[in-house]
Amino acid sequence: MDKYHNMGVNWEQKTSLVNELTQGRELARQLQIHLNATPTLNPSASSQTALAREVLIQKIISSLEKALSMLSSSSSSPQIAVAVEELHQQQPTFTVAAATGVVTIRMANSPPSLNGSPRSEDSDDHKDPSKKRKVPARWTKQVRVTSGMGLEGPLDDGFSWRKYGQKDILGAKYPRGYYRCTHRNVQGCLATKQVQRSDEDPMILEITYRGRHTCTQAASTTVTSPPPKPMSPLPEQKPEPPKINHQPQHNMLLSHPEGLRVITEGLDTSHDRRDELVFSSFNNNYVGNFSPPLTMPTASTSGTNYFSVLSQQDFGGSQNMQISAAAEPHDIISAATSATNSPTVGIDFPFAQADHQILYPNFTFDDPGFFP
DNA sequence: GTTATTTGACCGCT
DNA sequence: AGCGGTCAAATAAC
Repeated sequence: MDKYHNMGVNWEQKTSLVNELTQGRELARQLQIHLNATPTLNPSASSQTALAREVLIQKIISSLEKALSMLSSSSSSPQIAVAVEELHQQQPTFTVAAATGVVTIRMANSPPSLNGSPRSEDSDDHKDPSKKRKVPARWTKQVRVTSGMGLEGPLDDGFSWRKYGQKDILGAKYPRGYYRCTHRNVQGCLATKQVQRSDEDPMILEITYRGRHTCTQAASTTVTSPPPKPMSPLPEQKPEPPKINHQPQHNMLLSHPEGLRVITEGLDTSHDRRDELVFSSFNNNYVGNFSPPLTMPTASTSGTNYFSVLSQQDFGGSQNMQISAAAEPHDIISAATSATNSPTVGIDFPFAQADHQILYPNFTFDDPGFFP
């Protein structure tokens, strides 16, 4: 309980939050039922359900918006603000996530040890709270990729990255790749990310982002131009032969992507507060419109590069988006999305708009992919 | 030619 | 001293 204390959220607020989230969850469930009940029936029925879905979606969004706004306003603490901000950045990612499966966002200071990754990346934990360092916000997401896809499916997160290093990490089976925004020099964008394959499940890439992009993503050819060969061929790794030869044409979706999770880590000391947002997806019908040639970290350096991740494209309409929110002790919100109509990477995630409007009025959607 | 990646060296922090 | 992170020269790709 004192954790909320630290969050700057009092009990009353928490209750309201829980209520909102719970409501959202319920609505999401209803929506889920809707979705499951109507596979692809006759047109007349579908139009009706579509309407019903729309309503549910609106309610869900509204509910989540409230919850978020409560969070943002109640939290005088910068950590929350930052965390929420990071969530915003994730938005575009959510879309991608929808394709894969699950996105988990966690704001916490706890190291992502999920993969069995032994070391904590940041020892903020036991650090002296008084001297908090101004570390750029950092969040991690785990992306599950399937080998079936394109070989190198660079994971396109909407930004163009340039690799500047690779390191073998103690205790980790695979090396960690370091990437920075390509426009660092030109625009001074300090965003960076680290990509590391999970020891246990090589299909999972743990991507840690740091700092936010200040660049105009315009440069990101990845996002804007879907042309066949912009520039991201994959640097074939030399050593390891890709286990999958049969390259599935594009970065098509993984057949059953299991999940992708984003974990945002608040930077602050102690307390194992972690709020998770889990977006689970269903089977989205991918409408294939892909676009992006991804620029992923071919996690290759390590040796294999047979990963590919889905790109962000959209699926059917914004109709099937499902969100369920659960206010658990940890505040877990699970939602599935598959929305969006925009072919381009843009921000499709419903929350995106809401959030930005609430918290970042001046945030511009100009950038196609604010984030992976 | 330019631009990106590779990789060992270097640096700062613990 | 060991480690993670970054730099930068060499190399590769375009």
